[in-house]
Amino acid sequence: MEPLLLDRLLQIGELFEKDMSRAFEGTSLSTARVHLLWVLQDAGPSTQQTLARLCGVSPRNITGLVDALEASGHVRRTPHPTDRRAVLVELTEMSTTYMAQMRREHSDLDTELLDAVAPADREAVQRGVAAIANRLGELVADARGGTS
Amino acid sequence: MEPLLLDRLLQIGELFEKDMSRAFEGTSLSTARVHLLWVLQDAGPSTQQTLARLCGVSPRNITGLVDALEASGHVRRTPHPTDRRAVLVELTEMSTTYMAQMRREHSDLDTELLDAVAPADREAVQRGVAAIANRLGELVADARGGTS
DNA sequence: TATTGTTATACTCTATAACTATA
DNA sequence: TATAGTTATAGAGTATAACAATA
Repeated sequence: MEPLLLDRLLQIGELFEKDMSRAFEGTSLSTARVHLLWVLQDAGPSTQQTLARLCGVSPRNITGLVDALEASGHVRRTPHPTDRRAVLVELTEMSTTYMAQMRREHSDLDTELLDAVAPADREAVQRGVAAIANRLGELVADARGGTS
Repeated sequence: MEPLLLDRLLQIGELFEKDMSRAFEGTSLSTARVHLLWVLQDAGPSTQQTLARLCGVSPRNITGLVDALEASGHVRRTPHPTDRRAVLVELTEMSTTYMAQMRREHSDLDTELLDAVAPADREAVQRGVAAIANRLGELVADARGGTS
């Protein structure tokens, strides 16, 4: 019996996690920390409150992640120019380079995965996966809305 | 600019995680614990060593998960019939019922997601996603093999 | 001597609540 | 009074290493 589409998608999620954990082991990085770097690369220098919102975690958690990333030289805390309560977190030069490399690898992986799909199926897969992501997003939002 | 296929797949993984966390909040369950229940449902009564292998975590970790699931009445430890060092972990009746229900919901979700895909694209999506899962599995295995 | 499970210890990610400094 | 960030505390998931009982 064939595995369900859902099982394939769950399997893909697990493989991504495994791949990332493996890639970061032996370094000071982790998926949570790299996620923060990724957000910083998109958003530019940000307050920790902003990062908490963008990452979907508590402000306290951001303190810990930034502490670790600052200790390893990946980010820098600088004073906020107008609000003396706040700090701006920004990527260091090292991290900027590192994240550019990561974006390249990300793009390469996308190409590699698309290459695994039969050429005649590629457009359908892109449409279909986008449709699945949207539907799933609606379901999760509905469940959340219905509960609260 | 359109999101990459890879980004859609990562997004789907995050949505699954969010959905499961939400489903289990307020209960004694978690994704790690339910994963163990799922494995037990497939494998039947098993030693903790076996569960550690099947879940891909350390034996010590299984001790903790089984402790929690035993306390909440989801699993039972019984003596191994021939090896007095080992225990067999098995689902309770409550858990068996619960997991059957979960399997039904799993199947319903599969149907729902497939329904989100245009009928003409469905076969291509099933083939394509399977191909992507396989390719990704190879890549992760290669990386692991190349490292060790 | 090898294996099963547990105790001991530690680290990361996560959360809430109380507190300090500022707005 | 409200906001930004930190300290304090807690819990889950994960790991390795040392140890007991048994094979």
